[in-house]
Amino acid sequence: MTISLSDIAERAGVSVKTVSGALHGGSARMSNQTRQRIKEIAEELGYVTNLAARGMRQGWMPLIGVVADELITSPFATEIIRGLDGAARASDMAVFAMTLSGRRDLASVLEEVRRFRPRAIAYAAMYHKTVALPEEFAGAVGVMINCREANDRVMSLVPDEFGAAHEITSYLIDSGRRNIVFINLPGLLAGELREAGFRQALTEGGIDGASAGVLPAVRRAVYSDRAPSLVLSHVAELMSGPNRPDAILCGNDRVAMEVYAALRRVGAEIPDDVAVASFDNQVDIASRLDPPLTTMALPHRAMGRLAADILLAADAMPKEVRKLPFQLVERSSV
Amino acid sequence: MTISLSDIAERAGVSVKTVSGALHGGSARMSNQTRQRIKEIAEELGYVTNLAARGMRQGWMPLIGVVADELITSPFATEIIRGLDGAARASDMAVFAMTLSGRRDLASVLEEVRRFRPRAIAYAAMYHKTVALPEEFAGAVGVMINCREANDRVMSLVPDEFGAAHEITSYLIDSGRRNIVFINLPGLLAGELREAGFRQALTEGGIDGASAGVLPAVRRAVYSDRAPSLVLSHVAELMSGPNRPDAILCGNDRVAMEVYAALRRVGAEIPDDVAVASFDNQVDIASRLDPPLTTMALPHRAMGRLAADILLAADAMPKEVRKLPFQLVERSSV
DNA sequence: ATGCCTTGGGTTAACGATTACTCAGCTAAA
DNA sequence: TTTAGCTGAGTAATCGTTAACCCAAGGCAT
Repeated sequence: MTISLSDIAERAGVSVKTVSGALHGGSARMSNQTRQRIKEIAEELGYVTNLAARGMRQGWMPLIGVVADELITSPFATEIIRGLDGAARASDMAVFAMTLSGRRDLASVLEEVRRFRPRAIAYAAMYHKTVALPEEFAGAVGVMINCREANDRVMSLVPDEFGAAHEITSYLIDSGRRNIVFINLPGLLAGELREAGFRQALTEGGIDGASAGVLPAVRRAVYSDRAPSLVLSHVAELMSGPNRPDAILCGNDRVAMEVYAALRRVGAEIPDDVAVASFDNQVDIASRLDPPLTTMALPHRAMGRLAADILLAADAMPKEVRKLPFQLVERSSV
Repeated sequence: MTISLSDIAERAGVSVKTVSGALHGGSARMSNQTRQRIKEIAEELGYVTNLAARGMRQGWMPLIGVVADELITSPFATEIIRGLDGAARASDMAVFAMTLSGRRDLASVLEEVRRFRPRAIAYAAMYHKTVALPEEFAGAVGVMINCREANDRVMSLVPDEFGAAHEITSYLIDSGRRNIVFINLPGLLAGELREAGFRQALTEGGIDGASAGVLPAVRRAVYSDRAPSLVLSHVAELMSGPNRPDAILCGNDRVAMEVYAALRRVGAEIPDDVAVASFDNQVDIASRLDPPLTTMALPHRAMGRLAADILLAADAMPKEVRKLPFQLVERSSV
């Protein structure tokens, strides 16, 4: 048996509306004495608000629905959720995630989320990509996180890949490196944008872009953990060639992990012979490599936080694409 | 404007109850023709069930609430959630997680979850531990995941640490290793239980337990990523001593990662000189180390799945402690 | 003294889905 | 032929909360 407002009202000898006003309506007119007494009775009885009832009345539940495009396995996903959650909590909202996995298509997942009548819905991608939301769903989704809506029908929050690559490359140049190789993730939007940032930083640093290489980390078009890795052979070839690099920029920390192993095999020291830098700042990897890895941390948390702020802001939704900066985490691999 | 049953009823020229029966009540008496027509109209109008309304009527929402005891950062947490989610979905339930972080105490988080009127609530711990649930909450929580309720007032699902340590140790022995060192995580329940399993396997394998060592991975009593690591010095000492180990069992994959680095420094080959095995099977680490790491995978997914099954089973809740087996993942470090 | 504003609180009607109850019409058993 | 039983569907109550109104009493300025 759960306690309802009417139980409290009966006990306090007032009407239900008075109880409702005392407990939830911040500015409802009533004496402080009455309010206090009602609060005490509620506490005593162990009253817990019934959000289903309130939600029915208001037409929405205090929820932000998140449709995630793939399995929520990566620590990045949880960072996005945590960012959302922190900001949502300030408005007394909860975050509620659903995954778009396997055979479940967008339409059905979106419906599943909408059944709960969330106040707003975000779409989150596990890696930075372009997503074409079917016309009929564009209106339901308030903000895209870590992805860009193909037709710019929805506000999008994405990491500033170009800026991050530019920054880390400039950092390598500033540390005295001149012969930098970028082992990039092929087939990804992030990779494309980073490559442009990488090249521009080289140009600005007075380094001939043509002498610097960009190599794919894996064989398959779209990066996957299961695709056969090319890292070992790339590194072996580079280090035995006439033009040994003095820095390797990696597509992510996992690639860096392989680069470490490959450099070790050829007897190269990090960072003395070759500096290594990367993207991601994946907790369990970057700080534990030997030496610890200098890497650009993705703004997952910030994207989540900003998404919640945007969704809960009363004003009309903007539709722009907002690029959020990475953060350089300096360790000792450079 | 959202569509309700009455909108459909009006369009179809029937009563609301008929629509309700047609769409949701599987066995409600009505002609297939009527049912079909109503379904078509619902589809056409884009009807989405209002779970807040249904929830109010039924007294509960189709939700399993999860109270997680720490930040949901680790991939393990997501595995538990995925296990829960998969099993819950079969009953048309959704999973809804809340984190017990920082200043938020159990009482307030539990209340926050209960406001949504979930059908059942689980308590999940990030690492295997004993949790004393205050008397007044023991009734609200249906099952403990990855932790054991101190007074056995709640059904608990935990990994079989003893069994796992026993299995991996026996596996090392079977592979011909005789001088095995266990670099364990100090101050943890899991560590204690594993140590017992380790010792028993040694005894059963005819190895004098006293000759085998158990060393702490870090200096602090309770394991933390930020505690100063002792791994490097342990390994250096072991490998330069008179009684070099031929196998090192690690408290987790991150410790194994450090052991790899330490063994590399002293020039020892894995697995030829020293076999390395571990616990966790952390995706990004275990398979990417060089050589790939043989490790015992924790049954997170299985615990989540079983938890959902238990919570949704109609029968009275059992109160036992159920130990779930790890899975040995053979790679090439042994 | 009279009308107006403020204070404190009650009444009542939703919100959307479910369900117990009712009823008409038809079939089939007695 | 009667009646019990079944089918198909309607009526209305209910869940807990909130919000739009309403009302009464007292204070205060005119």
